[in-house]
Amino acid sequence: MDVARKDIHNSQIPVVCRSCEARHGGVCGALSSGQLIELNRHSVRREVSAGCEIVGQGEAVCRYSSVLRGVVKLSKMMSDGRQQIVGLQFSPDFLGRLFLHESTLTAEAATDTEICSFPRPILDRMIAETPELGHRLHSQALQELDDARDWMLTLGRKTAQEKVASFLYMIATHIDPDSADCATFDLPLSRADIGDFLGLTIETVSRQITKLRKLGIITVENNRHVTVPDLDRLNTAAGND
Amino acid sequence: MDVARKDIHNSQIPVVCRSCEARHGGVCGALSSGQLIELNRHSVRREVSAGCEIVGQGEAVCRYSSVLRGVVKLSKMMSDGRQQIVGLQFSPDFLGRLFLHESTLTAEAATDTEICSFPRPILDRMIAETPELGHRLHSQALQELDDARDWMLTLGRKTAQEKVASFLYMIATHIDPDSADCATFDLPLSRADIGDFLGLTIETVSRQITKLRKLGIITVENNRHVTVPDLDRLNTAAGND
DNA sequence: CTGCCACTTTGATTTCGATCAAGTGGGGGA
DNA sequence: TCCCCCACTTGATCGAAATCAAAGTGGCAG
Repeated sequence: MDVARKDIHNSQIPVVCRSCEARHGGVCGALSSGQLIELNRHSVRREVSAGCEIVGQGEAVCRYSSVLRGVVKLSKMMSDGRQQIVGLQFSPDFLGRLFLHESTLTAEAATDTEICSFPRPILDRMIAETPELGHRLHSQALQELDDARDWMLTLGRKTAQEKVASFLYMIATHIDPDSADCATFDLPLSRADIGDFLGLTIETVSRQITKLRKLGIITVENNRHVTVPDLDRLNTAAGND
Repeated sequence: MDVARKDIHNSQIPVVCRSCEARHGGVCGALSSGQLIELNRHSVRREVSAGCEIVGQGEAVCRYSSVLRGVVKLSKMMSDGRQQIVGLQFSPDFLGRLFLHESTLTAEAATDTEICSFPRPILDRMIAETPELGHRLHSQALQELDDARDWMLTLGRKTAQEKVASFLYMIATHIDPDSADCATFDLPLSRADIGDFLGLTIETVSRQITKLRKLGIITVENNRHVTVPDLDRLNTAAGND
């Protein structure tokens, strides 16, 4: 496919992108069809199974990605092994750190995921060419900043019970965004990961989930499948009135 | 001063801006002299004394600002009064939330401060016209996101001792950036504020400062003035090797 | 079916930081 | 000058979550 052909087909979009969930909310939604074709020529779609690292803390990053399916956890680790999950990325979030060549954190698939990755320089150039693209990434960064700061309130000031309820509420509203008052979903994180997200131990997480179950705020099947009959009640348990 | 005169004086910059500390690192550094003149025509420089609110959580924000002097604390509050400081802004940081009309947090002067504020629509327009300006704000947002995530590790996984040491180390490196291995500075925050930043009570903060003093890692005069003879040692106490 | 392994739950005890309660000291106003 | 107020420190006790320990679960390879 040479340049002439590409131009003729400008109004087309690559076949793999047509049904891609990331194309609307994600970065690709800000690209022209020509840019989409070019980016697609260099992009790699791949499955990453749960537990596999996507980029490591301190590593040089030469590719950006979009999350297409599944949940990616972003974490920081201290030298003695203490770990903190600092963010979760869902489809169609952008994965990468503009303006910096070293990753400041580890990105790891929390569930089986699918990502679409592309070389840094190509996207960097497109950002320079396309204000709408820079704007979208800027906007996502600010949203992530708001989320991080909300989470700081949870980490610093909430009780274990409120932390676990906050976590479940956050997952419920992200995984199952339609349902207004009740929700049902599979937890994307193990108890250990939930502990690392909330700054708690695995035992405390387990005990608090049991308490919320006994209070009738949630029901749990097979350890991972959670039903929330009343989201407002869960949100109250999370300390958010 | 009409448009013709402004253009003639393009190579000039407004008098008040000439010695302004925010003009180089801050947003104004990305503006042409014409833009600087225009922005200056609508901007207000003002003193805000310690403890005064600049914007409130949930408030509509019609002006952005630059911090010229002093320290501004960003905080979130729960309905029952529990509070968490989620960030500190130093000169020449930008203060405001692009793309959103409600402030998601409270900004309050921690020390006596000076800020330069200007109407939202004017800066929004300049951002659209000047890629370099958008780039700078994007870059600051990503830096704040990195800082917030570092702080999440501190909040979630460090002990009280490490938290207080981390706080002192952060302040030392921000206030007194030159000195490589030792530092001396006034704490910009009260014990209560430090507690709200670290997710601790005022008593615990006080006890940990006393311990660090007894270990010889810091010396304190008049409760506020701190000297750190060996920054590396403080950083080790903060859990960062 | 059996046994193993990873994950989770539950229970007993300890510990760190919160809470409750004085006490100190410096600066400003009457 | 005195005294009051406020920010901070220090001490005693309490309690929530960590730690230590053991006992389920459930999936899966053999």
